[in-house]
Amino acid sequence: MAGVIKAVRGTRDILPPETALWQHVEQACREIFHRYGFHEIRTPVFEDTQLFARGVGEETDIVSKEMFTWEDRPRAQSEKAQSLTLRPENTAGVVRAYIEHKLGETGKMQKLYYIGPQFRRERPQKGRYRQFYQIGAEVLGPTSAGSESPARDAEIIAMLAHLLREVGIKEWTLQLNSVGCAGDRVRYGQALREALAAVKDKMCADCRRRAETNPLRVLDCKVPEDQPIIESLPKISAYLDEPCREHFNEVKKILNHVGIRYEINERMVRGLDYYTRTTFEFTHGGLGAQSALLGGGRYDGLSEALGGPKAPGIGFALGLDRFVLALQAEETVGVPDLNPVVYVAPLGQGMNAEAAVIARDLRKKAIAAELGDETFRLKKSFEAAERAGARYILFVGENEVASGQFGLKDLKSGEQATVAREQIAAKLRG
RNA sequence: GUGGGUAUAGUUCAGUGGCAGAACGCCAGACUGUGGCUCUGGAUGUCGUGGGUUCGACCCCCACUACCCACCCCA
Repeated sequence: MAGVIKAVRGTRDILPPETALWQHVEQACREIFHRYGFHEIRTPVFEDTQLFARGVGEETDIVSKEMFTWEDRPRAQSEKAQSLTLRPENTAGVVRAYIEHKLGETGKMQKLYYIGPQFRRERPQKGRYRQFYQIGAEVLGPTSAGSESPARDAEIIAMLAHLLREVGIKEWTLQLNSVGCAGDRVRYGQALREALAAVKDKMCADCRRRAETNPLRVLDCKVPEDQPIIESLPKISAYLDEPCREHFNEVKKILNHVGIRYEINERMVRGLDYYTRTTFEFTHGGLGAQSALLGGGRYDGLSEALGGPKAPGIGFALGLDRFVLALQAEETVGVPDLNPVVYVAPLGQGMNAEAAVIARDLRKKAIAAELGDETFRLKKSFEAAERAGARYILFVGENEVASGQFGLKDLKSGEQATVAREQIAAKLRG
């Protein structure tokens, strides 16, 4: 076939039966979020490019080289074209909406969650796509509403542990860190740079480069020979100011009390500029190199950076694509059964019409029924029922219609029954 | 953006410089009222795309594209 059109690079179709797993995760999230007081927000898939430049950070990899950006057509000749971007993440959009609708004026703390596609122009890989799906939640509000409290950090993390258990993912690790406030990070970056100047020549090529461009990234290096050197570098914890240190201690104290296991990872560096204080990441072993299942942290200055009021916040995003991969790796997951309960088999000439009525009645009674096409061959009916994945087969033939008694067979146990028309639904439920 | 690997039937994969293959699946029949067995027959396809070498290329060479793995980065 000439000129077949295929899904573009990094995008994919998610087909049944895998979509059942996606629904399973989405439903579990909605259910758990609701219990923790979160409500859904839906923001646009594209935004003004400036939102991400200012929110996520001009210098981040995401903004500097991974965004799908284009120029809109100018509304008038005198106007400049607006630069638009497919959202590479959703936190900036949520905070934009918070500011735009003056949600802070309610005085309440906002607890919002979202589910939707995000877009980054990266090289595709296992667990990484150009259109990928995130589920995330954000808590933000005026300081007076308590949004800055370490209790919120711990609550979010506890909710995630709860969620993972509910969904069926057991093999996870929680990494925790505090990156302090903006001032702390500048001082720490400076200290790192100075410390690296003395030792970077002994390190790998990547690290020598990072020492100049982004010293925090050196901490992420996995080269074995570099590990002793990295261990000897200054630690972020030594550069936190007193309020940040206090805040972090409180988060840890609550987590300990609630019984959530975590590892402090002072080398965990997150690539979005808006993070302050608490940052965390849940990882999973079954994901290959892209082991981060979900990640998040506090962003106390984001609202102000976007021209809004002071509105401390904390949130996370989980990668739905990776969640499903992890779920598949865990094996023990109960996938919802989407198969029809019964296959309605028209048997003999002119039975389609009769079968259609019976199938409709069953469906009205909330029974998932698959309707077959009339055939004379019993074997074909069985094969079709099997293929449809049905548990039962119901025969609709001349004899049945005449007598009002229908043959019903359990394909799993082989058990057979003759059932009056009105009793079919009840029998199938029982 | 960089490196490595892969691309043959619906699927999983063999294969050889000279007629395109297996298994499973699919379709039909034996076989029109309780199957799942068996037997018989059938179709599987621009061998990823475009060039080149050659009498001849699915095979060798080049380019491209896509996918996979890893780096980078992130969810």
